Amino acid sequence: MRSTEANVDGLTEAQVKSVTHVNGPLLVLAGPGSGKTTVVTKRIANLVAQGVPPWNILALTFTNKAASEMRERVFAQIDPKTHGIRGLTVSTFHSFCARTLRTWGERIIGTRSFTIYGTSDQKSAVKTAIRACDLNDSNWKPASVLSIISGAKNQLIDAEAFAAEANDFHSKTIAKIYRSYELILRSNDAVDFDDLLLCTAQLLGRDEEVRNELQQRYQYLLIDEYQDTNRTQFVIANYIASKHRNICVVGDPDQSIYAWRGADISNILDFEKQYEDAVIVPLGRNFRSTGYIVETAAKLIAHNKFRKDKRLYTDLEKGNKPVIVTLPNEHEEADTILREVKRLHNEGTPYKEMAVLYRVNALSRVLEDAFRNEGVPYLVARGTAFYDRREVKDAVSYLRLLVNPKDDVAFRRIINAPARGIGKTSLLRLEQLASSRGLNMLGAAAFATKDLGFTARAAKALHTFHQMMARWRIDADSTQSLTAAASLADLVERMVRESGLEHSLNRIGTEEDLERLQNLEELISAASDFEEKSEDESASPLQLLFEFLEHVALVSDSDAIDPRIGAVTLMTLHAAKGLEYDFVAIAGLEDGLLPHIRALFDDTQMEEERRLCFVGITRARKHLHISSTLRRTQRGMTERAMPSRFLCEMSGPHTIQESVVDTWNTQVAPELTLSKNGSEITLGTVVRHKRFGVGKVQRVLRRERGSTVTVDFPSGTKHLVLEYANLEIVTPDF
DNA sequence: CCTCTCGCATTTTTT
DNA sequence: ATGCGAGAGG
Repeated sequence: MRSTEANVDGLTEAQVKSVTHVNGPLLVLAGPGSGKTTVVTKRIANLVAQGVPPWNILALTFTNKAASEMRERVFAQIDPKTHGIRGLTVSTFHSFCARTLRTWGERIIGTRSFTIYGTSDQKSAVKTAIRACDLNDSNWKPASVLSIISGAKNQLIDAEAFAAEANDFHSKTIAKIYRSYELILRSNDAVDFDDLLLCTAQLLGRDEEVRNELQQRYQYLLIDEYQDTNRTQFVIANYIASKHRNICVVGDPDQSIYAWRGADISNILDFEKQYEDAVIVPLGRNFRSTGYIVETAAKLIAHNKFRKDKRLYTDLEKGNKPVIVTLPNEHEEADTILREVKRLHNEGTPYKEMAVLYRVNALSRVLEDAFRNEGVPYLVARGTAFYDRREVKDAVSYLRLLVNPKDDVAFRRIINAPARGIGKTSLLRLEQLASSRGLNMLGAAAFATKDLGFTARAAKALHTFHQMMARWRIDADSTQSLTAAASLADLVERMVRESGLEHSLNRIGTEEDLERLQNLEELISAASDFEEKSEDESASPLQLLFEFLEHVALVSDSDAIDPRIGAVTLMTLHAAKGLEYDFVAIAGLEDGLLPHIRALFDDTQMEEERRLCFVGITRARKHLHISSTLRRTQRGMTERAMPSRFLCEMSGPHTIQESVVDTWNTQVAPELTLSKNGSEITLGTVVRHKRFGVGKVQRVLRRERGSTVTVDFPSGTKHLVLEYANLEIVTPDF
C-alpha cells in the first residue's frame, strides 16, 4: 500500500497540523521538549511523501550536530522503497553559505577558492588592519574592534554602510579599520565567519541570476532555532523564500540565548507581520521532562518581563523533585555531582544519559578532575579545543597556505614555526617587498635578495620555504608526479614531517612536546578519517584538502558530542541547546556566574541569562540537580559567592533544597541540623558508627528522604545516609 | 636573529 | 592559573 501521508500516529493535534502543513508560511512555536525535532523531520518526510522532490527542500540549522541528527531522522522517516532523499539539503547556515560562495563566489568576492578565517585569524587580520591605519593596537583592542565589526556584519552592514553611518571619531575610526580589514581579507582570498553570511546575503541581493536559481531550487525552506537568527540570516532566508513563500520556521523565544552574537529575537516575534498569512502553531506540551522539572522551569521563566506568557505543561508524572544544593566550594560541588552520577548509574541510568552543564568553560576543569578521580567516563564538549592547539593550528596553516598561497595570515603564522631565522625585521622587509610589487607574502618570499636588505640567511630561508610550498603544491595537484601524494592523510603526514614541525618537537623531547607530537599524529588520522567518510571517491588529494579545511574551519563544540559513547557529557549551557538527558546537573548557580557578571546591571541581558538557565533546566528528563557554592576559586583567587537569584525564582514546594554547612565556617544555620532520636546531629557532632568507629560530622545534607551526613572517621571520610547509618551520638566529656 | 623571563590580560557564551 | 606578548641577553 502506498501511503501519501506521513505517519502521524501518536501525535497531538498541534503536531499533526505542523507536520501536514505543505504550502505557505508556517511558524511553529515549539516549547522545550514539545517534540520539535519529531515534527520537523516528519514534516520533511511528509513533503516528500506529498510529492515534493527532495532537492527542492532546504533545511537550515545552527550546528552540524543538529544538521546530522535531522538528516538521520528524516532518513529514518522515509520509506526507502518509495522515496529517497537524494538531493535533500540539510545544513548549517554557515556551511550552506560556504557552499553557495564556493559556487558563485567569483561574483561577490572574486574567488571561489577562499579560505575561511576563524577567530584567531580574524584577530591577526584585524591587528594588521589597525597597524595599516597607523593606529595603536593598545588603544584599539583587536578583540573589541572585531566584535563591533562582527556585530555590523550580522546586521548586514558592510564596511561602506558602516562608514556612511559613522558620525563620531570613534566610529569613524572603526569604519576605517573595517575597510582596511575587508581589504586584507579580500587580498588574502579569505572570508571570516560573518562574511559567509554577509557575502551570501549580498550576493542574493545583487545577483538576480543567483537569486532566481536558489529560489527555484529551494522551494521549501525550513529554519530551525529561528529565535537565534540574526538580521543577515533573516535576509538570506527571505531572499530564498520570497518567491514560493514556503517558509517554515521553528523556534522558541524563551530559548533565545544568542542575542550577544547578534541574534535578533524580533525575527521570530515579527514573523507573523512579515508573513501575514502565516499559520502559527504553538506547541506547549512538554513530552520530555517530568512534572516537577517543568514546573521549576516555568516558574523561573515567568520572571522574564519582556515575554509573552505562555503555558508550559506536561502530562507526564510528577517525577522527582529537582534538587537545589549549596556547597562550601567547587570541589565539594564536583564531588556531590559525582556522587549523584554514580548513584543514578547504579540504579541503571547509563552514563550517556547524563550531562553536567555550566555557564563558562572554566568550570569544567574541577569537574573533569572529579570525574577522572572517580573513574567515571566523561566527555567534554569542546570540538574546537583540538584545533585551537598551537601545533595543530600551525600544521593547519601549512595546509591552508598550500591551497591558498594568498593567505598571508597563515604565512605569518608559519614562516618562523619552526624557527627558520625569520624574525621581525625580515618579516617587515618582506611585507614592504610584497606591497611594493603587489604580491602576497609567499610570492614575495621568492624575490628576497641581499640587495633588498635581507640578510643572506633570511633570503635563503625564504627561498627554501617558497620552494617547499611549491613542491607540495605540485605533489598535491598532479597525479603523475613520482612524489605525488597518494592521499590526503599522506599529504598531511608529509607536510608535518617536511615542514620541520615534527622534528622541532622531537628534538627536545619534553612531556609537553610529546603531547604536541601526538596531536600532530591525531591531525593526520583526522585527515584520514575525513578521507574515508568522503563520498566523492574520485576527488584528488588537493580537492579533499579543500573540503577538509572547510570542515576544520566550521567545527563547533557540540560536534564533540557523540551519543554512542558511554560517557557523561560536560558542556556549557549554550552547547546544550537542543539536547536532552535523563539526568542533568547545572553547576555554579551563583550571582556573577549565572547570571553572569556582565549581565547583572542590564535587564535585557539578565533576561537572556534567565533563558539560558531555562534552557539548562529543560534539558532534563527525569533528574535535575542544581548547585551553587559559597566560595569559588577563579583565576587563582578564592572569592565569596552569592547564591544565584534564579535559585529563589525557580524554587518552591516542587523543589528540594539541600543546604550544606560551610566546613570552614563554624557558624551553623539553624535549619542545617537534623534531629535523630531527640538529639541533634549537626556540624561538629561527634558520632559513633559500629564499623567505622568514632568520627566528627563535617557536613549535613538535608533532604526529604535519605538525609546524609559526612563524617570524618580515623579510617577516612564517609558519606552516610542517616536512616541507615545508625549513628550514636557521643557526648563529649569535658 | 633567537630564546628566555617577566608582566599582563584574560574568558561568557560560538558558527 | 595560564598563556601570550614585550623586552633583555646571547
